[in-house]
Amino acid sequence: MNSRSPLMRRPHPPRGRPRDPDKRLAAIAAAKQLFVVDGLRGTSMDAIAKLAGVSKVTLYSYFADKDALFREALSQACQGLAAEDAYVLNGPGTLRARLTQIAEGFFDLITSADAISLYRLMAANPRRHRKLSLLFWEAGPEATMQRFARLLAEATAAGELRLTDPRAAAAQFFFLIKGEQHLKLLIGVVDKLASKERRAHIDRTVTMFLRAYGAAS
Amino acid sequence: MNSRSPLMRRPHPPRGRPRDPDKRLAAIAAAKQLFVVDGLRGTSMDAIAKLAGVSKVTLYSYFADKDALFREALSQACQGLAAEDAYVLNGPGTLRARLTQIAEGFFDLITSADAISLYRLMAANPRRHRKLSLLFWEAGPEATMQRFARLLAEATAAGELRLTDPRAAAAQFFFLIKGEQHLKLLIGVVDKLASKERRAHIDRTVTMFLRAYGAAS
DNA sequence: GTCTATATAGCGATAGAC
DNA sequence: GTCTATCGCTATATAGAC
Repeated sequence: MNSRSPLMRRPHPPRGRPRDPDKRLAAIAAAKQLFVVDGLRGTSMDAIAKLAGVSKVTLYSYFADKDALFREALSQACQGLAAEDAYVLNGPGTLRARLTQIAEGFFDLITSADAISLYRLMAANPRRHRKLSLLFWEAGPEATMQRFARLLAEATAAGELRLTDPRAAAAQFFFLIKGEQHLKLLIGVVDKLASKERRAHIDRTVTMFLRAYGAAS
Repeated sequence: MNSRSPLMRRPHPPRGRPRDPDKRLAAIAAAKQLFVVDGLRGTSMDAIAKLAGVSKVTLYSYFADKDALFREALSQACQGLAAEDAYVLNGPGTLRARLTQIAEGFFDLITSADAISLYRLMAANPRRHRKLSLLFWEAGPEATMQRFARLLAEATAAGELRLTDPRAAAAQFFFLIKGEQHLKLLIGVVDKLASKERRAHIDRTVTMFLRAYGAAS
């Protein structure tokens, strides 16, 4: 309340030993690694402290409680998703070739071990913090679909495709690509995919999409 | 070691109070109910015993450990999926109307609270027991797709559809229907769906499917 | 002196096994 | 109901950086 309260003091003049930001990063990295494999309940603060090479007290000096660490680690993992942007937007080659290339990018991204682990975690702790779910949704599937929808709109304007709702068509493409393989990985029916299945699946998807929306239809 | 050991005795003459099979069923029902909501780790044996109205000792007399109970409960829940067979196979009306009806059946089944909970559970404990994953896969998605594939084959034979791989087309239909809404429910971005979205989504799916595979194309 | 980090020890609660 | 293990979290004491 009073203007000279210690609580109101500028935080700038730091006295004492400065914090080591590397420890914070190490803690988050360790947490991310463990949470993603063993889940929230399956990961102990002890294990995180040990893996990060810091003491438990240090952990609690940076994060109020386990949930805060969880939130931070998951938030970073979610934002890491959007960074993956391997697929090319517009290039040479037939429409089919370009769609196939994008499909491959989608597919490999979404069936990666990291992405599967994240999906699992998001599915396992749905109501832990809705904000995290939303963050994941927007940084992952939604961002991917939005970008693809713009491509579809361009291709439509260029007369290569016939569609009225690019966003909906992008979603269809996205979920067709996810399809069977992603679900099997997610629930653990299989551990890894055969490259033959991958090719066949991608080809089938592109073929169906073009049959539905291709201008040559 | 000796042939008259009590352990070698024939199990037939049962002494003591006979087991009550109802308690076993009550335990499984309670476990199913709790596991599906709170997950494996989130459910304690105490809570199961309490809900089932049996003592913990009784629980352990029927199931070697928590995992065995989990396995039994999940196995039952998975088999319960296949029983839901609300959608009609062949009826009157246009092909589009029939596909729409089936799509509605798919959609409502897969977005039901029970199904979502099961999906969550299967995603959260992937390598807990691979047999369970396989059971879920075969009783759920695989069975659904197989049945639908037969319908597609019939429609193709009748000249209503043009497709070469009914199983693949069934999978495409299935995952198109799941789509965005199912994922949002699974990760908790939304709690329930707007009926308007449901209709629009189903219509879009059927429309795309017919554009790709309809004979009138 | 003052703050941060580390190590250790322990509390309170809960859960699985029997 | 008992036993034991573990977990989240805290208290205490000490060392080191400014």
